[in-house]
Amino acid sequence: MKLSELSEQSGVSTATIKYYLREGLLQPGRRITATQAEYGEEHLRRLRLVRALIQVGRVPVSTTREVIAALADDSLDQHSRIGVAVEALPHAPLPEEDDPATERARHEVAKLFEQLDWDDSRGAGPSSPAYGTLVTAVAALTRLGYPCGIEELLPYARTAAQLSVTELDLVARFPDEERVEAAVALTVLYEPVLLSLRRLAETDESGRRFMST
Amino acid sequence: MKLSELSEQSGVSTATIKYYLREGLLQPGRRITATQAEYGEEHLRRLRLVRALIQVGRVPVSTTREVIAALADDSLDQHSRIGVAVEALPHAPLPEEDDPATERARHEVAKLFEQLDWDDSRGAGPSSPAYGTLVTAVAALTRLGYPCGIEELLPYARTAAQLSVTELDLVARFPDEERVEAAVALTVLYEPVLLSLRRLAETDESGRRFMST
DNA sequence: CATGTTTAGATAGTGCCACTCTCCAATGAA
DNA sequence: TTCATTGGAGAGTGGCACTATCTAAACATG
Repeated sequence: MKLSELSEQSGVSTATIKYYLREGLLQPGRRITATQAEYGEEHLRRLRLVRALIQVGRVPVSTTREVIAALADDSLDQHSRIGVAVEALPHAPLPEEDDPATERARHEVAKLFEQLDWDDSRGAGPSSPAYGTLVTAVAALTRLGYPCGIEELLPYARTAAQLSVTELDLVARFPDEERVEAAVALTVLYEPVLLSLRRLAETDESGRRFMST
Repeated sequence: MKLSELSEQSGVSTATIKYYLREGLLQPGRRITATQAEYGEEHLRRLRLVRALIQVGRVPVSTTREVIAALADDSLDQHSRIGVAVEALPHAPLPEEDDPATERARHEVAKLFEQLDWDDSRGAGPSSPAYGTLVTAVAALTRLGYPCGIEELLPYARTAAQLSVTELDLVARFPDEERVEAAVALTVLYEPVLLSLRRLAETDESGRRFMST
């Protein structure tokens, strides 16, 4: 496959593919001559993954490079590669320190994690960037006077735990060498699925309750 | 409160507050003299909401303006104001047409909605931007060969429906005039909560299954 | 084989966005 | 009186994801 054919197959412009090559998101093709290179199915697949992460998952290009690198890092075991890939994903800004709302948020989140038995031993603890995002969001809600103590958070956490079991069952169906990519793709691409279903469910429920007809 | 005091109270720089004023995200303060204006608690509250939407919820400035406008639009009923506000929120690009993966995705999503009894009559149908986001994400997963037919989507949809009931119970606790803001704030700010809990749950579950120690 | 088109790769430029800087005249504080 | 501060307006900045232009080599066609 020539670059222009790769472009046709994927629907991504040649200019953008060249950009991804430059940024290291795609391995260079096998050079045939000084002005031609050969790309294969694995390039097409990688390109589709990259596109999906960037456009659907809103993952920044530089982050995508890190995620892609973690996929192939043989020095890590499966769990660590998944961890590295997922930790690289975008997160909200870190919580503002020296702020009473942040203090309260930290406290509630800590209680939550104790109850769930989540901690850094498996990577799901305060050292994870997702933990910071959670504290930031809870602090923002607190500051605005909306309830989000442990009673409100627990149902969300239990829901998240359920989803994660379902998703990892799905990941486990794949052979070893495809698992890390599957974990990343499902983590990132099920996010918009979950969020849009939630918004649609809320719209429906809000209609049932508050629609005036 | 002077602008500089509003800045101190909120932790937002005066330059940024001025920018938000110019962009219509904040009402101008009451002019005291030619060079001074007085801001009140409601400005502080609004500023905190705007900041949370932009920084924590990643809502673009122009969208935030629309959302803010919908909050105060007396010509709409509660459900419609919530609808306008939520529809303005950011979404993935619309699905690529003339594409087999998109076709399949549309079909699966249509079946799902039939089974859930969701449609445009309450706003949760194909005309909603969230519907397009869902189709785009399902198409991307399909293209990569990951399963996301109705069996996979249904549990997510049921989960989303449960969450929406919980959230609207929470919204219903607020008095009428605060409900639309509550709905918007909870919709947007619980998103990072849900996503970070999901990522943490996945990390934990992945550790339980794949960690090599 | 002559000639016009296409190719891969490098460099520079574009458009958007969320601020941020600089300037100003009017003002308040010492 | 003197001088730092204020609110407002406009231009400028930095980051990001492309996108357009250029060039030398090489393929395609008559």
